[in-house]
Amino acid sequence: MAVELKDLTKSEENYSQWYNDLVMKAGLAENSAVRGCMVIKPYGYAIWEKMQAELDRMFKETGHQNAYFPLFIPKSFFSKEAKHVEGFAKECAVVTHYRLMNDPDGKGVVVDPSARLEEELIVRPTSETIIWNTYKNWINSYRDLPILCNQWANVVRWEMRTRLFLRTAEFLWQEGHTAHETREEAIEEATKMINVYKKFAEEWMCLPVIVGHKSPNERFAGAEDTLTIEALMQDGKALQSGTSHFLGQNFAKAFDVKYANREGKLEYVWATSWGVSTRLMGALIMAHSDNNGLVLPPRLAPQQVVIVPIYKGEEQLAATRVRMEELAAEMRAKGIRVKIDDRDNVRAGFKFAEYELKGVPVRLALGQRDLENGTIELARRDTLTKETVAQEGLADRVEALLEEIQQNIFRKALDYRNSMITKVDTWEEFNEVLNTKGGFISAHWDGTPETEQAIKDATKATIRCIPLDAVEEEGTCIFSGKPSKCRVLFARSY
RNA sequence: CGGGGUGUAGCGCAGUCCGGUUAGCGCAUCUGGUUUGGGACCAGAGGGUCCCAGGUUCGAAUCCUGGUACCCCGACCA
Repeated sequence: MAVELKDLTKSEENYSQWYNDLVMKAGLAENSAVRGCMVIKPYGYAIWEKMQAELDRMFKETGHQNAYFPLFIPKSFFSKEAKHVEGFAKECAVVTHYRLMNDPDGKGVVVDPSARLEEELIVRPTSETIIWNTYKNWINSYRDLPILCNQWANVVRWEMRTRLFLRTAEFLWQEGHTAHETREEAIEEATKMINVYKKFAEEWMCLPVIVGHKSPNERFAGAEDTLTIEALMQDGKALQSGTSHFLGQNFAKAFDVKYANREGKLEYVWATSWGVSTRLMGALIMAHSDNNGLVLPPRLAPQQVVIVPIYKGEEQLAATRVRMEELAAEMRAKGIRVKIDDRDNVRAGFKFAEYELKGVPVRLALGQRDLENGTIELARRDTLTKETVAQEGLADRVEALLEEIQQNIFRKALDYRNSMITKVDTWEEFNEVLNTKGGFISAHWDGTPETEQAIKDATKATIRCIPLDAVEEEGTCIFSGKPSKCRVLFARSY
C-alpha cells in the first residue's frame, strides 16, 4: 500500500480531491455501490465509535435517555407541519411497494405491482414527525414532562451531490427530542445542548467552534430558533457541525400534543431537537490533516500509541518483542491504547508512513541500539518531530505527551481559526477578503432575509451564525447600507 | 437537472486521434533469495467479458449509433 497524497494546497479547487484521497487512503470510508451512500470502513468506524461513546456519556450526564423510533414515517405525518414538509420534501426517499416477484419475462426480479402500499412510507430524513406522533401518547399532564430522549440512528436525505462524510445520502447521527412545560425550559434545553456540542468539539475533537443563532434563511424547517456550532476548515470554508433547535410549540400543535398544566388547563408542549452526525468525521479530517495524512486528537484515536520494532533477523525481533510487551503493559495500565506492530512482511519505514497517514498520535520505535542503551525513539504526529528518550518512566511521559498533543492540536486549530476571522465594513472589502483569504467575515447586516439572499447570490457566502457573544454595536449593513445593531459571521461553507 | 470528464487486471494508468502480432506499464498478490534505524532490491509466476448492446470491417480496446455507470463543477442541503 504505497500511498502518495497529493499536495495539499489550501483554498484551491483540488482541496476536495485531496480530501477524498485522504479519506480513502487512510481507510476511513469509500463510496458504495449505491449512489451517494458511503461505506464506513473499520478504522473510520472506530473513530466514530469513540465520538459516540463520549457524546452518549455527555447526554446521559445531562439527564437524557436513549430510545428508538421507526425508520419509516407515514407520508401523512409529514404534511402536518407546513414548514417542515417544505424543507424536506425535495430530498425524501419513498417506499411505495412491499414485495418483489420474478419477472414474467424471466429477467430477474421486478416490483410486484399488486403490492402497492396504500400510504407511502418516507424513509426518515429526521424524526420529529414520528416522534411527536408518539409523544402525543406519552404526555397527558405536566407530571409527564419533561421528556428527554435521544436516538442513535441513520437517516436518509436524497442529496443531489454528495461527499464522503460531509454530505451523504444516508448518514449516521444522533437526534435528541425533548418536550417541556414552558418556553423558557425548552430554550434552556436547546442552549444547554449546543453547549454540550461545543464542549465535545473543542475538548475531544480539538475543533474550535463558534456558537450562534442561525439567520431565518438558514433555520431548521419547523424551528423557531436554530443554534449552531460553526467550525472552520483548513481551506477557509465553514462547516456547520451541530445544531440545536428550539421548536416552540410548532410540532405540539401539528400533532396535537397538549398537557394539563399545574392549574389544570390544557396547554401545548414546548419542544427542542438537536443533532450531530458523521459529518463530524469530515470536520475532524479537514480541520487537522496535513500532507502526511490524518492527525487525530489523542482522545479520539483508536490507537493512541503504536510501537514499531526495528530489527535484523528473528532473534532480534524476539528480543524487541519482549521489551515492547513490557512497555505496552505499563502504558495500558494507565488506560493508554497501545498497538504493537510486529508484522514482518513490511519494513519499519513503511509502517512509519502508514501510521502517519492514519494519524496515530504517538509512535515509538524500539531497536537493538535502544535495547542496549535503555532508550526508545518517540515521535509525535502533530509536530512530526522525534527524539530518543529513556525507557524508564516512558508510560508517564507518554501519558503527559498525549495530553500535550491534545492541547497542541486544539491550540493550532484555534490560532488558525482566530486568524481567519476578519472584520470588514465595506462591500468591496467583503468581496476582497472572501476571494483571497476566505474564512469567517464579521460584518454588519440589516437583518433582512432579502439582503442575506442577495449576498448569497452575489458571492455564495451565507450567514453562518449570529454569534451568541456578539456585542451590540452601531453600524451599517455592508450590502444595503441600512442601519445594523451587531455584526454577524459570513462565510462560504460546505 | 445543466456543464465538463472518465470507464482497459485488486488499485492507479498508457494504448484510442491514424483499426492489424499473444493488449501493455507501475503498485499490490504469490514463490525463491538478499535485505532491514523513514515508504527495500533481484529473479520468476499468477491475474483481463478492454463498461454494455448493436453496427462498419478480412480484422475493433481503437471507427459509428444507442445505452449505462462513476467522478468533477453548478443548483439543493447537515
